[in-house]
Amino acid sequence: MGWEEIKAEVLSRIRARDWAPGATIPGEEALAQEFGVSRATVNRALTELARAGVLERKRKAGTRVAALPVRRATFEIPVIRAEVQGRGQVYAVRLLREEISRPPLAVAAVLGWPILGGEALGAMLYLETLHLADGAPFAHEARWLNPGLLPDPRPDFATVSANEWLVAHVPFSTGDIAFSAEALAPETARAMGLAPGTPVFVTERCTWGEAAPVTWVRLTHGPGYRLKTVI
Amino acid sequence: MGWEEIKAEVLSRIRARDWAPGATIPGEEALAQEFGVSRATVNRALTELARAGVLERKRKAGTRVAALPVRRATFEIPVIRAEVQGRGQVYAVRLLREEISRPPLAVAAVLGWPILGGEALGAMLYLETLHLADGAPFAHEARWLNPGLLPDPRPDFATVSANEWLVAHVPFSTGDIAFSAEALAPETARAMGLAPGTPVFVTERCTWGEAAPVTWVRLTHGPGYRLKTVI
DNA sequence: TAGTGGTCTAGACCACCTC
DNA sequence: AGGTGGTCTAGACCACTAT
Repeated sequence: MGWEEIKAEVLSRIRARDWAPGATIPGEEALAQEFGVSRATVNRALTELARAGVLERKRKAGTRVAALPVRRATFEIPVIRAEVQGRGQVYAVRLLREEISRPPLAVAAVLGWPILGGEALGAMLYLETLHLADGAPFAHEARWLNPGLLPDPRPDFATVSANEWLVAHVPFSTGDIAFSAEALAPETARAMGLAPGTPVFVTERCTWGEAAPVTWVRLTHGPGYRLKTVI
Repeated sequence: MGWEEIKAEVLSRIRARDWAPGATIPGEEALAQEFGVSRATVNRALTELARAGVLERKRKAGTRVAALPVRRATFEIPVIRAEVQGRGQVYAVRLLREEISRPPLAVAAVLGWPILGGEALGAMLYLETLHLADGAPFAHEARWLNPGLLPDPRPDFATVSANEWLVAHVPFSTGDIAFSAEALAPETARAMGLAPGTPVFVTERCTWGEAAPVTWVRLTHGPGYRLKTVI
């Protein structure tokens, strides 16, 4: 019995309602004896199931089957170029705008950028980019970037997208991400060559490096875009 | 040094570009010696980072820093009642429609429901539900359900939402999920009391139990809905 | 305070893959 | 063919927390 078999067996018992939602299952020691493996192996299996939201574990209280199984799913956040090329399409970027200015208050606030008297205290780099797949607009990107992270002179974002420059040079930052459906704003509509008001899938991401804010980015995906994953 | 400290140290070296994207890092044995821990501890840390997409590991080839760091994020799929109550609102369900009929071909196909001559071979249970938060429409649910999984007589879905009955009685199924932005269809608009064409956030989910298909469900969320998570 | 899960060790064998 | 990560063991100590 490997840990994956044990995981499968535990899942099977839950599905068979041998162990009902909310019920406490036997301790690691007991299961190790029953399955004839070491406690570490049982622990590996149960830890995995707890991470998936199937079990809830607490010291001393034991392990119980989650009563309201809030399922967790994982999705990937690809670099846009890789996403387009993964569909077998030709990728291109077009830089629409690049300027240094003060970020809107909303952006400064979520990034933790200094604010004084209702206004952002310093300037950031604003980039507006259109990502193309086979020449057609694939996504529109509006980005505020901490200029302190950039080398001098700064990279040529007309040839390397900020997206890609960042993952290569400010890797593995933390952050949060939100998805929503919105009506396409007139300006973005013009840039994408679509009708204003078209329903679009929007991704907003906010990232921080080890100490400083890195970037705020808003991606507007073309119509028909679907974010898929496996549960 | 615990495995979390080692994980942090490895991440830190990657951020400092001691180990650049695409480069191979030292083997587990070497790191274990350097940090003065056992190989199992190093393994735990590196396995974790590989799962997060930061490292790529292959036997014999070694461990390398991901060149194009496709980040992974996890989100939760809550039971709607819990989601509404979590916002401090009062939850209610209204069953709009309940009937036994043949599912559309598209639904049968993705579920793996038997099809003969361009038509689904058996009937499923169709449920249409409106979820309310503080009396206002929160989400519209259209669901096809495998009737073979239900007890006889079947549960009263006017009082217990199918959503919740399923997680309690057909737990921990596998499946896939997709998100998109769409224009609100006229029928759904009427049910939700919204204008047709409004951009809405749509979730489509398809789930299977151990052997049989369980359910196909399409959730239309009200305007302003955001799906958030942490990277 | 006692019982449970969380982590660590030192060693071992194995599966896989690149060389 | 040999080196690497993947897994397992038997034992140990620790951290947390329910009682």
